[in-house]
Amino acid sequence: MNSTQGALLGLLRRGPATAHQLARQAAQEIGNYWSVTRSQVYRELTALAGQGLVSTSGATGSGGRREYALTEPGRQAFLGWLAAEPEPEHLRVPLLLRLTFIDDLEPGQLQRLLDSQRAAHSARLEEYQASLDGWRAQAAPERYLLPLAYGIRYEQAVLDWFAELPDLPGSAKGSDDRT
Amino acid sequence: MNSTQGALLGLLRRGPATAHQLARQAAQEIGNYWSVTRSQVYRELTALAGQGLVSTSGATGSGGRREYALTEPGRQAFLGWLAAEPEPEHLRVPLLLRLTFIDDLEPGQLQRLLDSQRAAHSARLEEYQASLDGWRAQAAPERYLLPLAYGIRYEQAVLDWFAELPDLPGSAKGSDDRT
DNA sequence: TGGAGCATGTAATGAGTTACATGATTGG
DNA sequence: CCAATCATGTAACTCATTACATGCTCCA
Repeated sequence: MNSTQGALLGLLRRGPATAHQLARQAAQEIGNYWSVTRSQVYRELTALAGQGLVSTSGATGSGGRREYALTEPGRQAFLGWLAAEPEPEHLRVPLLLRLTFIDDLEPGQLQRLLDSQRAAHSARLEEYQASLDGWRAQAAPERYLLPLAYGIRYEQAVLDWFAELPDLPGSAKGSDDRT
Repeated sequence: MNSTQGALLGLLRRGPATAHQLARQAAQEIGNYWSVTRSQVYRELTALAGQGLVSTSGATGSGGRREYALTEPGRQAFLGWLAAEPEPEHLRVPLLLRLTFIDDLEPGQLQRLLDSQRAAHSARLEEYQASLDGWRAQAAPERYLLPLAYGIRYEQAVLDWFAELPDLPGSAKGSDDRT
């Protein structure tokens, strides 16, 4: 069982749901560290149903929406997955890939690249921070905020990295290109 | 053109190479933030050759290895890709996915999970740090060390997150489970 | 010479994304 | 009632990983 399936089973512990609902929940609640598309949800639910880990009810025919529920074997499979050693984490950072070839970038291009990415990280940090404040305001237990705290640390670390960039060709300090 | 293709073109700027060599280089030099498997390299090189962005030489028949070289259109495509807006970065953190369901974890399981992941991050940080020191010792320009510095910040941030974990069921401070 | 290890390539499978088609709902 | 929007599902495609098959090299 893959982690996406595990996540779906986990979400189903709260009660039956349709594929669409699960996709939305996943996007909202775990989307920041585990992206799942709607199509994947359909596929994985079908697979899970084939293994008897979820049961399906509802009309298939016309616009009938199917509702899925966790079965007892599904519950056990979920707990097994949860306790299993997690696969290694997966990072892909296009910015760093570009910087690998930094000498092939024009100073202006490099500058734009860095600026846009910094802005993106900055925005995400604020968003996370607001979200955290919101949860704290309603006295959510700290153990539910761990992923959010992780994200905040990450974004802060990246912003620190930006702040400490060495002098690069085209940077504001060095030769800014007023021809 | 996707980023893996871009990366391959970038590597080919240093001179012709075989698929195998490119795969090894990629694993070593960009593997930490852009994973590429050997099979992918074959596929993407075939695609690039089909577009005329790389040229191929060498026997196809018996154990003949093919060598690929960057063409002039390939060089231009590479520069175009390099300056294009990078796609959003992609993170997948199985640990956080597990923690989403923290209430379903036994205290002992939670503890093991956290310990193993912390150890993994700690090891990676040391590895990166050693690598950075190595490069600094041979006076590598700082601009070539940016990805490494990024990785170090990331690992440090994660370790900080571990260090600041709230009291969790089963943690050493709280009720350690001597039945 | 034969087997250990590395190099080279393809095939098969799995995972992820995008595009398409259609049906329900609802507000003007 | 008609247009806009959201819901539902599938299909097609791209990307990623794993498994397989074979060949070369070198040295014991």
